[in-house]
Amino acid sequence: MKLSNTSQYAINIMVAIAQHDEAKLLNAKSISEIFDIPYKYLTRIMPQLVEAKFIISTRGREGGYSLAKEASSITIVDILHAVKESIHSSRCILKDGNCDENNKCALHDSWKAPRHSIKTMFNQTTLESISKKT
Amino acid sequence: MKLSNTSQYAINIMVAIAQHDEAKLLNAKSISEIFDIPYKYLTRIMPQLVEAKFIISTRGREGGYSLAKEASSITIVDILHAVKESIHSSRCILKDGNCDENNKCALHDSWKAPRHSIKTMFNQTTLESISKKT
DNA sequence: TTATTATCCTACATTAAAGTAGTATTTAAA
DNA sequence: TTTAAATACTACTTTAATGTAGGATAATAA
Repeated sequence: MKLSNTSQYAINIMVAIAQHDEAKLLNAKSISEIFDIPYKYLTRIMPQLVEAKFIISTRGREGGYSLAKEASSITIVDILHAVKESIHSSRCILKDGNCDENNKCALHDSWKAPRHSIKTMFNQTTLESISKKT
Repeated sequence: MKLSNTSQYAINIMVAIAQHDEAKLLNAKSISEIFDIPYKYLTRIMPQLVEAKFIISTRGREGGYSLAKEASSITIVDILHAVKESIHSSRCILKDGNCDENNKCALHDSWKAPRHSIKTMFNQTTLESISKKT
């Protein structure tokens, strides 16, 4: 019951960029050091976030990353999709997907409430809300 | 966001044994066929459920498995522990465990409600409740 | 005794996620 | 125009979970 390392990295990366001084770019090396994410692994996650249009990359000297749009317009589920985490929000916790009202898995009914809670949180939580510094 | 195959197998196995006619034993081969669980893999999960004292194994001809105690006294979380699924129910969804009120991960507050919902379900759902045939 | 069934042990194979490495490409400062 | 800083691309390695295989041992009904 956890998110993949990649998904966890992606969320932390987005938060770091959102919190970073807008006037400057945040580069991969810094992000790698802040969260102790292997640098080479990080540089394979970054293009996925660029591709998803959450961030803009600037190459070359003084380059780095900045948000491509308002933090309030990016949700957790958006980030998870960008790194292809399979949320299975509509699926059940047992079996692999072929579980419906007519053919219920053992936990079908029990899982409804937790699933809804998770889904709601991922859908409604924005990058802005988790990036606010206290 | 899913349970390991092993955990899913374990839950299904327990349900099958709970639903089975008490007068007869249910053997490993049958369980393997019902759920399409690889037989050799299954025979490595069964001793864990015996060890946890959820089921009793009977060797020899006509042997098999039966419940060792009331289905109402076995919860989902018990089963997950028996197969060593790490629930992390007290832990957060980001980072690995070292997240507390003083040192919050980005999703610390957001994850509280879903975590509670999951934990409650796992703790309160009994084998009896998910084994009832309609 | 024989057949059946579980248990136990060891070793190996497969798969997907995670991590590592080298190099190419881009860009702007110097 | 050179060079350093940075991202992007491709291939390989490692790791843990899962699955496969074979056989040895124990228990029990018939």
